[in-house]
Amino acid sequence: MQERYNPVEIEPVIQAQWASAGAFRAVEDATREKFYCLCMFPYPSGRLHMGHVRNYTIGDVIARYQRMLGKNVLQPMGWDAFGLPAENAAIENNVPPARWTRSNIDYMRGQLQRLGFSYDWSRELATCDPDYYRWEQWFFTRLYERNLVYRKTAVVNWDPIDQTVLANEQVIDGRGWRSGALVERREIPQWFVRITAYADELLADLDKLEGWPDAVKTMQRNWIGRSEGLLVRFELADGSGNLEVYTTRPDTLFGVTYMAVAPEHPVARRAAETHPQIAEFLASCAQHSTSEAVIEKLEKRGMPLDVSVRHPLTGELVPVWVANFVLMSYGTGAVMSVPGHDERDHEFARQYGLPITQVVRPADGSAVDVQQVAYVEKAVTCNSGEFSDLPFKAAFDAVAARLEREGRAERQVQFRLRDWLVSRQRYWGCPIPVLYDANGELVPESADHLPVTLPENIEWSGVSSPLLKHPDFMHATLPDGTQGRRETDTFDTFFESSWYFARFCSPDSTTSMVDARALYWMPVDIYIGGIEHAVLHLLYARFFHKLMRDAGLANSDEPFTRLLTQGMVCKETYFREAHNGKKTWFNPEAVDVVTDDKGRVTAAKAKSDGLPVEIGAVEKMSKSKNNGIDPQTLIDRYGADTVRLYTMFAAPPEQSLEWSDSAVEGAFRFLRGLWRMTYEHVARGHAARVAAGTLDAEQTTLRRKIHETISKVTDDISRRYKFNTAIASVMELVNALGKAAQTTPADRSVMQEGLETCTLLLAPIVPHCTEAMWKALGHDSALVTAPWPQVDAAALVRDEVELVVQVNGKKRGEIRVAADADDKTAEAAALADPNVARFIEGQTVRKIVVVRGRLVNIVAG
RNA sequence: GGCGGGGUGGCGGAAUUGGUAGACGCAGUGGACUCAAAAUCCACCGCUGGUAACAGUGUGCGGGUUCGAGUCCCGCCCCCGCUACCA
Repeated sequence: MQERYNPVEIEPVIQAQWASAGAFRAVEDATREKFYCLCMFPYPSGRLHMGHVRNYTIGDVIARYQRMLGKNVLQPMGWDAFGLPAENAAIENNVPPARWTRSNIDYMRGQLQRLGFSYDWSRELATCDPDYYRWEQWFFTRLYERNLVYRKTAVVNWDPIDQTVLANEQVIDGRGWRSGALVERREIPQWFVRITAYADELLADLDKLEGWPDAVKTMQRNWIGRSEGLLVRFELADGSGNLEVYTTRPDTLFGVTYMAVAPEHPVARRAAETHPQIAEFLASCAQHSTSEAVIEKLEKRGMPLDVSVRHPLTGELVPVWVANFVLMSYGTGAVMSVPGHDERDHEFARQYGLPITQVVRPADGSAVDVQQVAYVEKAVTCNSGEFSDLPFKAAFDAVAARLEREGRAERQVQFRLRDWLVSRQRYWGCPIPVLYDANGELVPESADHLPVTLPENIEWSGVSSPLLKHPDFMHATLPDGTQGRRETDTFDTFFESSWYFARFCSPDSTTSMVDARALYWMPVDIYIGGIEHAVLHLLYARFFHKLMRDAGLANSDEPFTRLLTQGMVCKETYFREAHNGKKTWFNPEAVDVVTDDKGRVTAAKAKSDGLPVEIGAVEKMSKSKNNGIDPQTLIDRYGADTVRLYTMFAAPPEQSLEWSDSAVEGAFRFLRGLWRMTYEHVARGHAARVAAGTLDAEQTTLRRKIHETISKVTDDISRRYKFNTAIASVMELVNALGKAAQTTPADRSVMQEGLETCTLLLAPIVPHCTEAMWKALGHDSALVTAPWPQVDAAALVRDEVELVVQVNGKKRGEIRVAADADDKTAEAAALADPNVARFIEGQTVRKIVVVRGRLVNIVAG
């Protein structure tokens, strides 16, 4: 062991030892308890950022801890390798997406290895490899057979310059993010997966997920958005059929004063054929994007359609309007409007002078004025003929029963969740394995023609998908031998990330999507990643797992038993604001802060020119705020262990973490101190094991601290996932060890036990330096295979305990009593304390509360 | 608007079942060592008063329950995240 702690030198050596021993190779073994630990795999953007480091450190600590418990641990790593940034890089740097992606993967793999994560690299996969995506193509064709995928036209954001569909996030202020062109709403054919067929199960099974945070389960519940209502048919007055609406408030049916349909609704379209102003209105609605952020700010606008329907209960004629706030994609695309009891309908009615009537009143008889503001409570009906004076539920049931009897309505459960749109008009993705024959009829690719390989040597010209100009790809022979055209859409990248966790179990299988090994490893025991995936990725993955289960590829209902969502990594921001309001952001590394004599930050200056910069908020590290800290710089300076230690110490995993460079320095100082303490101990020569019954009082106290620390750290890591307090308690132990005398052999034996304990407890967090220390402490076998330390219950026993003495709830003294002292003894000792006596002097002691092992509270007055 | 999570020293955070508020770390202050600096070590470190012992006060604000409240209950303020014309 070297005297000096030199992580940059020792860490690669230890990593090489792990690699040559195959220490993290996961092999199926039915006789051992398995533990599948998984972190959300990264997009290979180029370099690891601090969020990755935090995510993967948390996962690695858990995996290494489980390994020390003796479990058979699988911790794999791979690459979510398809996606848009590769296409952008291709356009900007004229490098093919495949090459850009693979070189990023190579660099980032090196970074992960440098951080010492205990991955089974033999299972590495990248979703852009045909060996991977061929199986999702195969699965897609199976889903097609089972009628779980379909093609349908859908309204999308269309960029007329880039000739592509845009995701909602790519529409900024109604314009394409790259072209700047006004985005249009277009209806083009898209591929959907029928996730709504599983809506009930996806909702119900959330209750089984005891290991998931409530916040995530609630978000998914809201996203699935189950509601119970009534599908009602209003007869069109011209006799041309019915207008169907969905309502959750049949109790307000008598308050309907108009109907509203979406601009895309057939009734609106038909009216537009004969009314030019309506056609114009529909065209203007088509101009804005479908982005919710845009819709929100939109003024409610509409137009009468010169169409009426007959009210199913009163028989009165009700006018039909087209309105921009009605969504074609929810329910039937038409609503019955009850302005007295719905805020949107109220706003619209006031704007266009439509009548507002009250049909619900508060149960307590108080008055409301629905002309002024909509009364939306589910209360008691009124002005509703025979359905008046009924509470909500009774009114709902009575109206529903009547309309069902007359064949005008059915009860219906609606979901907010819509079918999953999986097609993208993009190049860098998995080709959708479908062909079209000479007549344009759809033919799924046959299984023996898979994979449909994405051509990787492509020329970029313009922005649209190069597949459209790739004759070899486009032209294909159909299974019946005729010539046809290949689908040029690719899958949404969420498609690949919805099943990679299963593929990790048998990544080399060439004959099936997953094999029997997946039945051994699945489900994932703990899944760690950002909360930003609470809905989309985690919902799609749950869905996909159920699809695989129903195809006989999984035998569990849910893929992730436990979910740990880690918080963001944040850093303060610095900027200068120009006269025109434009802000220039300064990286924290390029700024010096000025503090007063109490250490408070008072100002900041740019290193470049020494002039002041403004101090902004502490925000998530991002390119736009230029407040990112590159992990690689810190790894190069302090080593992987320090970066890992600080990341785990600065905050509990679920909270956001505020990056502090000086606190990183503190983490390094701690490791250096522990290293030095170990070096000095070892330099004094061999230390015997602790012999029971030979320790003096001080040694006994120190040894008790050792075992209390084992107990605390075990609980923190295994049950609470609170690594920060686990590290804090090891720091306390190290501080205590550092103060202990080293004169007798017994002193040295307690020190030996203490240092071994620190080494074992810190092994999952800082695996490199502890591995070296473990060897120095006299162990031949590797620390990665060492078992987790056991608490010696005998060492925890105390003869005496310290009690706090309170008078009327305020602390007035401390006493020591025998650990087994009864309440009377504790009371007597408390009353004997001089400071306590001072506070009860001249007063009557009314009551004494004794909490064993904690405190004595004397109530006096 | 809806849902979820928060508000504790100069800062990150701790207090796990209602029982010593501020563990651990960072920053800061004073001192030792040094020609000097760095590093290291020692001491102090919520606020007010006091040389100190100690006392008063203190966990966003106002009430309440309790022998005892950061923790439980009622009312309010503020911040963050997600979501949002979902009929």
